[in-house]
Amino acid sequence: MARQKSEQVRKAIMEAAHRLFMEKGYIATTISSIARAAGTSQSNVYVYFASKFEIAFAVFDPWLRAKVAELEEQVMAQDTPEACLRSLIDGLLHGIAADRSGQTLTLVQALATAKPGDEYNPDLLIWTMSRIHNMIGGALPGSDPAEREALTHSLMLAFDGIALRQNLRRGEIEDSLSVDALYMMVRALVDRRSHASS
Amino acid sequence: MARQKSEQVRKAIMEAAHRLFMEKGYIATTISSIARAAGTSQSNVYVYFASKFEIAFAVFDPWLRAKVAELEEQVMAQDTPEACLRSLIDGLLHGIAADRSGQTLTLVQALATAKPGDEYNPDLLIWTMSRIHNMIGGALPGSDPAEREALTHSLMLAFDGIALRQNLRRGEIEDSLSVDALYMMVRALVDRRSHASS
DNA sequence: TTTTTAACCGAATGACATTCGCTATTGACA
DNA sequence: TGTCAATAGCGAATGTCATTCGGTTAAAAA
Repeated sequence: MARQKSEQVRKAIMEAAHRLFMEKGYIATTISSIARAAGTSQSNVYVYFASKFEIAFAVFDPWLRAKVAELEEQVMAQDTPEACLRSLIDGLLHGIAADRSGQTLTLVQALATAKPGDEYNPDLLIWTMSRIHNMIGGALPGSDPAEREALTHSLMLAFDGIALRQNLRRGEIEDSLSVDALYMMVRALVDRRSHASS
Repeated sequence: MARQKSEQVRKAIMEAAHRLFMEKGYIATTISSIARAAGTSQSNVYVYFASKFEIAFAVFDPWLRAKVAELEEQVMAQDTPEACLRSLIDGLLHGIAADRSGQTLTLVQALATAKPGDEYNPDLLIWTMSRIHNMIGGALPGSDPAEREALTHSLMLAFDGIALRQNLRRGEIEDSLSVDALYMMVRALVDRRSHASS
């Protein structure tokens, strides 16, 4: 019955936002600058997205899914369970949570400043956890499901921790130390299992 | 040579801020409301603190130190190494990182929205890590220093993760699962050590 | 064509943190 | 004990944002 939203404009807004968030972070990026970079007006941005928060989430979602898919390939390419685990932990924490392009940092800022109405779809979180659970299953076939669940939760916790530090404790703690420590503990847990069964 | 800042006013500002941050969080608390509750003017708040960020940090610092000191007593009161570790992990993660009064949440919000000039003194972080390191030493006398270091880092990482979730993933992930998983891994690491040495 | 809906725009609005210009107090010193 | 200089304290700006409003106009349906 009437004029339709242009896929081109939506894409331009998302691309402009993606670039600006990467360069300046979520907070320092203004709707005005996104609009300018996308070649439209400030108010028109609100025709496509309900809020700044929604833009951040729209940009982050496909980025994270692509990163996780990439990680999955990398993990599957390893031959030993140890190499799989190491690759999973490194890729998840160094590669994604601590990612240099600042996407994770942007999401942390967006979530930290979210207003009561700003809610996000938990699908992404659920999907990510199920992928990790799956990768752990692949790395440790025949392992106890409860143990896989525990490992998944520990990795998600570490993911959040590293993500937070990107922002808050810039350079104050060397992430590699924490990642190595976590890997050491995971190995201890896994080794214990194989000892017990042998 | 001139008028002095009143310790009473400083205290009133900090107490008002403490209460409001607890009730509404950092972002929803305005300087104006802090000033009103403290019985002074908005602009006078800036005579005592350089920024909103600085107020949050001034409130958080003594709160965290007290909490950690309390945790130390609790941990020391345990008899077995297992009980010490369990008490340390529970107290640190459930008691402090996920604390109900919202202090940690406030700090996360403050740090996430910090502007370039807003920097905080790393003393608090260093002090906290050294206390944890110490508690681990007490729980596992004779343990490898490198292992203690690794455990300290893992706990700090988990601390950050839980703190983030207070804000970002409200109720989406059950923290207890993550904490239990972490404890399980720590136990595996510790047990491995005692097996190897026996 | 005509009609009608919603994209699109420029100009508000409303919240805030932070700053400014001024007044009043008070601590040091004569 | 009086003088004065620094600064606590205050009310009123400023400037920056996200978000909304009112009007205009392109384009889908009729």
